[in-house]
Parts: sequence; structure tokens; C-alpha cells
Amino acid sequence: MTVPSITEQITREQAQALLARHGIAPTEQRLEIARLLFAQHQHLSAEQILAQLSRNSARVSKATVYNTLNLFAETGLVREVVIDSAKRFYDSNPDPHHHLFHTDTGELEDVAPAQVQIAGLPGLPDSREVLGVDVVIRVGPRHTD
Amino acid sequence: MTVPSITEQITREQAQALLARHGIAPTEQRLEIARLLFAQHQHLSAEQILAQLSRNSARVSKATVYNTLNLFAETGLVREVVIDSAKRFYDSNPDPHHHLFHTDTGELEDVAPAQVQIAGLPGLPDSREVLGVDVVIRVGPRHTD
DNA sequence: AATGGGAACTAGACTTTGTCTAACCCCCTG
DNA sequence: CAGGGGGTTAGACAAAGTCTAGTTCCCATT
Ligand SMILES: [Mn+2]
Ligand SMILES: [Mn+2]
Ligand SMILES: [Zn+2]
Ligand SMILES: [Zn+2]
Repeated sequence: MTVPSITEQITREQAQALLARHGIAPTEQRLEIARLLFAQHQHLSAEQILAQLSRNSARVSKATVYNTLNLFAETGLVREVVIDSAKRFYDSNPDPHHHLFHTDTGELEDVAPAQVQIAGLPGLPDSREVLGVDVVIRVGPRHTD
Repeated sequence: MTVPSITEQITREQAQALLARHGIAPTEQRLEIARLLFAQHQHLSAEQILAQLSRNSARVSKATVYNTLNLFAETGLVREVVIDSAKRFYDSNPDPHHHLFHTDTGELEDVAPAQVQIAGLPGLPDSREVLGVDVVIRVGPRHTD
């Protein structure tokens, strides 16, 4: 699994603003992780983030990467995407959207949510609410029958 | 995580027919796993199956449970459902359908596919095809604002 | 300036899910 | 009866993620 190269970085100030908007205290490590993750719309695993950070010679421990990603996910700053079952991905695209999963390459592609219509949900009791709808379209090489 | 109690078992012959239809050689262990899984429409993890089998004093190893579930999934006899990222579930409901996931209880509920409309998929190259569409609706206790 | 406390960070042990390996068993076939 | 292939098994192993206990840092209070 290769880590996408960094095309551009957001500034510390931009990262601070993102964290502030979600009520997260801006520590050195959290800012570094945010700058990396929000450099572009992407889907990264904890392992990829850890690897990239150490490549940038940022001093962040494994525990902090996991703690931070969990914190980001809880506050809604990033979205946890579960597809692989072996590994979680963290999605820096804040807009509601769905995913195309390429089973052969492992690549994950964003899909505009307008393409998918949730017609009607089964009647839920008033005490419960929909927290989110995850749609994953699995695609692969055409099966030559 | 509790294991649903067995309400009814399918016969060995019914299990054999299921396996035969998917080109799977009917061994003792595979039949036991199939009888357990297809006793009803349900979603079980490997751990739950292993636990239930040993409770039934069936002699099946961990390796065989995993091998068998992978085999069942590859041949399309069961459907692998990934939600939790910590654990895979195997779905004995053969009909196309979606899932309601109760985040508080961990419960997984089937949803008729008619409720969800996939309007249009992004243009795929002719060389690739859609293998499946997984829709998971996450619900939980209403957030009291 | 010293002290106390809380939040955050860290190394590394630990847990859990799933895979792999090597031996073994069983049955069929020549 | 020998050989071979498919299947099962125990247990070692791998990988992702969590937890613990100790430390560091910052800030407020005295
Ligand atoms: Mn947001
Ligand atoms: Mn089928
Ligand atoms: Zn995305
Ligand atoms: Zn189902």
C-alpha cells in the first residue's frame, strides 16, 4: 500500500481553524496529522499516516495517531470508512458522499451522493434516528463468462 | 456478544443441496457450519460460529471455520458483511438486501432493497463491472439537543 | 519563583481477528 | 498395496488497534 505523495500542505493556521471549528485543542501532533490528512480529499489509514509522518520526521507515536484519528472521527472532523475489515480509512472529504471501491486495486473513489437515492427508510421509532448512510459500490474487472 | 439460540435446524440433506448448488464438496464440518448458519436468516461472526459449534460438541477447528466461511463467501453461498471493521459477519440471507446497523446494540437488521434506489452509477469503463452495492444505514438513540 | 493539576504524549505490552504452516487423515485410484 | 489429493487440525504467526503507566508540558494559583 503506497502513500500518496503530498501535493500541497495546508497552513498551520488553516489546520488550527479546522480543529477549532470542532472544539479540538490544537496540539503539535494534532496539527501535523490534520495538515497531512487535509492536504487533499483522500482516504488514509492510520498506518499510512504514521508512515508519512515519520517520513516527514515529525515525532508522533502510534498511540497518538490512533487517539487523534479517533478524536477526529468522534467530533465529525473526519469520517471513518469501513470497507476492508482489516483496516480503517479516514476520509478528509467533509461533504456527504458515497464510495466506489475497486476490489482489484484497493482504491477508493468518491461518488456524488446525488447518484444514490434513499427512497424511504423502514419506520423507525421516534426514539431513534439515522446517523448516516454508507453506500459502497464494489467494482472490479469484468468477469469474462 | 451473544449467540442467537437455535430455533430450528435444517436437515443434512438440505445443507448438502445448498453446498451442491455452489459446487462445494460436502464434508462433515462444512455441513455442520451450513446447518448452523442457514437455520435462519442471520448475521454471524466466525467467533460466534466456532462457539456455537463447540457448544453443540461438534469437532471443528478454528482454521476450518475460517477456511469454510471464506469458501462459502467466494462461491456466493453466504455474503460477507463488513461494518464493524473489527469483525466480519456472514449473512445467510441469500436475497439482495441492505442493512440497518444499530450503533448502540451492535445489532444488524435486514432492509428490503426496494427502499433504496441507486439512481445512476458514475460511468464505468466497459472493462469493469459492478460486483455489488452495499448500503448500511447507521441508526442510534436520538440525540437530545 | 515554586507548586499543583490536568491534558496530552509516549513506549511498549497486550488483545483480538484472521492467516499460515506442517503434519496428519481419509479416500480413491492404479 | 502404494501414491496422491483434498480436507482438517493445532498451534505458531501476523497485523490492527487498545491499554497502561510513566513522563512532559502548560498554566493557574499561591
Ligand atoms: Mn465537519
Ligand atoms: Mn447463492
Ligand atoms: Zn470519501
Ligand atoms: Zn443481511
